[in-house]
Amino acid sequence: MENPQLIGRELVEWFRVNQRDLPWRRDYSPYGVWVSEIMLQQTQVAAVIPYYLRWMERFPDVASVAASNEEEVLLYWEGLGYYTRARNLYKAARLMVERFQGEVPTTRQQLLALPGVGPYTASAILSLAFNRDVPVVDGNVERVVARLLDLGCPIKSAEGRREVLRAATDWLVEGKARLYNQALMELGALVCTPSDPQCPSCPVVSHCRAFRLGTVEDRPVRPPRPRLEEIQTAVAVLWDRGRIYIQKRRAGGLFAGMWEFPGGKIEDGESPRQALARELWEELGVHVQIEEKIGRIRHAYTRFRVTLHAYSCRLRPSGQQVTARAAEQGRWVDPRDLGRYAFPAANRRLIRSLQEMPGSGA
DNA sequence: AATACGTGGGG
DNA sequence: TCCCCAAGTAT
Repeated sequence: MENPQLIGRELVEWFRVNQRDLPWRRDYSPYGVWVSEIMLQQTQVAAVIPYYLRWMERFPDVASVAASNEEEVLLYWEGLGYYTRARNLYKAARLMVERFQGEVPTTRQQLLALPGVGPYTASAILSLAFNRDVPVVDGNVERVVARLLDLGCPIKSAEGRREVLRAATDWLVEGKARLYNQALMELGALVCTPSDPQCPSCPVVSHCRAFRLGTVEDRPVRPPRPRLEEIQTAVAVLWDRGRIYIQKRRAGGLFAGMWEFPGGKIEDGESPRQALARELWEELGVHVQIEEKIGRIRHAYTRFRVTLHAYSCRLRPSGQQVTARAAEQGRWVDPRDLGRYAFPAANRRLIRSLQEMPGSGA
């Protein structure tokens, strides 16, 4: 490129006109930028918007997060996924209150020391909140650069990373990192999309090597995805005296700290009911009466595709002691209070179907 | 370096 | 239904 900043300037001009009106683009407060960037990790804008609005209403500043607790923070995050982000947000908020008077810190080193803040998010905060001249590299930037330069190497290889960072740095318009970085990402989100890219409306198509060569759909070069492991599980909506038993998952691993219905994996050769009886004996130390099947829910997690077989169960005899052997704690709750606990999405779907069932008591 | 970590939307 | 994937981080 004769003038590397030419691309940057064209992107910035395009962004000024074509940017979406998003809630975190109102004032670029460091707190708002931080929260939105954490929510946007591996998550699409459309999914984030309602969560961001609800979050900012309940937690208007760092101090309000720090004064809350992990349980409530998880509840506000329920349904967004990657729940470590929420637990880290809470930890980082406490850290900011302790060390930075409740302000978002302003140096890369300080930012990287916050749990949940890595290279991308640190750069995003520095540029969007403080307009510091640093480039960002996210999935959008990778894709846009890989196409503009027609990068044939794997995008995650050392060479791929180096080339993307070099281009993003070269094109950066000094003093306009806030606009420039968002322009690159916005272009990736709206025009230079993974599938069906809108090349005719691209402001920099004249610079695009992949467009010229007809390789747009082949860029960037990514490794194939591993297939999801298929599993069957059985879960119990266990009733006693008008209450339902739920348990809180232990720290570490999938859905740490979230609540769920008891149950577990159906092993080879087991029927769902057999598996459920076994799991409840192992997890709760009780025998229960398994009644009717109340739901069959399919759901994909990070590496599993789960079919959840749900059964209404009754503690028999009523009132006997249940011990949470596999969970951090167990609790009998009024079904009307189920909205006060953070559940994984598949469990929440089951709860919703429960509440639509007439005479279910829920 | 490779793997774990969620979810909902679109084709 | 199935497959793809989206503003990454931690270990």
